[in-house]
Amino acid sequence: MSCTSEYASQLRARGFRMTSQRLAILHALRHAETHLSPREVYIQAKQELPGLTEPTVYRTLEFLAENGLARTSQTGNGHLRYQIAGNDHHHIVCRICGDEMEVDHALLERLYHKLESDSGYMRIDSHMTFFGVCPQCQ
Amino acid sequence: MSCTSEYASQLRARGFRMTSQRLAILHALRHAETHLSPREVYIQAKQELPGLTEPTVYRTLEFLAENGLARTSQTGNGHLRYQIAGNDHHHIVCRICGDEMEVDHALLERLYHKLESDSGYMRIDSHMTFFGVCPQCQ
DNA sequence: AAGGTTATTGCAAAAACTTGCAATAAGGTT
DNA sequence: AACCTTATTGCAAGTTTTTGCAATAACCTT
Ligand SMILES: [Mn+2]
Ligand SMILES: [Mn+2]
Ligand SMILES: [Zn+2]
Ligand SMILES: [Zn+2]
Repeated sequence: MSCTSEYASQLRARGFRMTSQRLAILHALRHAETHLSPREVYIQAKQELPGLTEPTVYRTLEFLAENGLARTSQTGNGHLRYQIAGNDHHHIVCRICGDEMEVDHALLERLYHKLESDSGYMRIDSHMTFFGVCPQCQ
Repeated sequence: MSCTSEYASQLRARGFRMTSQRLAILHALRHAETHLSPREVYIQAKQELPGLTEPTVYRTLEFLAENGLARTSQTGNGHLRYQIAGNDHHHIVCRICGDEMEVDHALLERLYHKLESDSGYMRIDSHMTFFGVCPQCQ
């Protein structure tokens, strides 16, 4: 839709191609305001592109994450979920009831700088999920 | 081995039971100095207890993590790995070469306090994995 | 607009992980 | 030491995720 050609040229510049599958999956991610599981992405995107298969969804999501168009997040049980890339943020999730809350990146800014200078690692991924116990469940 | 009875009573106190399967799996985790995948745990523990099955390994690892005897960590592709519970620490992993480095919890102490007071969440899990680009790969 | 290169997909099969349920055995009670 | 309760396991079957490879189609070049 909107940023379609933006995405396309971004990929082409790196020697990749824009495909109907990638577009359909990007649409699904853009329309969701939350994180989606690969299965949910598949269901959504298949409506736009009926021939779409699940292996392609898995591979595409991984590809989009590697290339900065999507971000991954971890659920408690270790399953990946995906979200369109946008402003930096993090999550804190209740390990009892699953309640989720967004955490602004500003809160981690200082830590990230310290991490970078201490470890020498750079470009640390800014989409973390912390697990704790929410106020209700305490 | 060493802390066997310690583990046993810890579980019994909560209405759970110590079993040969749980012991074999705890041994496997104790002897490993790194994180293990469920498959690796299965291979190791099966040597000590040949009848062990994979579903039991998955269920047991989840059980041990829930009860504080083991900790989980996420690999880049979202798969869970397990480690015996011990001193608090974190990891930073290179998303290019996979190189890994331990991060002391002291570095995150301040953040954790801020997170707790800002969000109201408590008992935030202290075993995070950050992804970045290591000095070599930059 | 046609042709060529090769990144990407679909298909089929494999591997990893999960679940339901009957059989087993831990560990408390008599 | 025998008995009971029920947490835990193994088995078999399901579901999810990954992989190899031949067919397809994006897009660069002519
Ligand atoms: Mn997010
Ligand atoms: Mn660790
Ligand atoms: Zn909660
Ligand atoms: Zn590296």
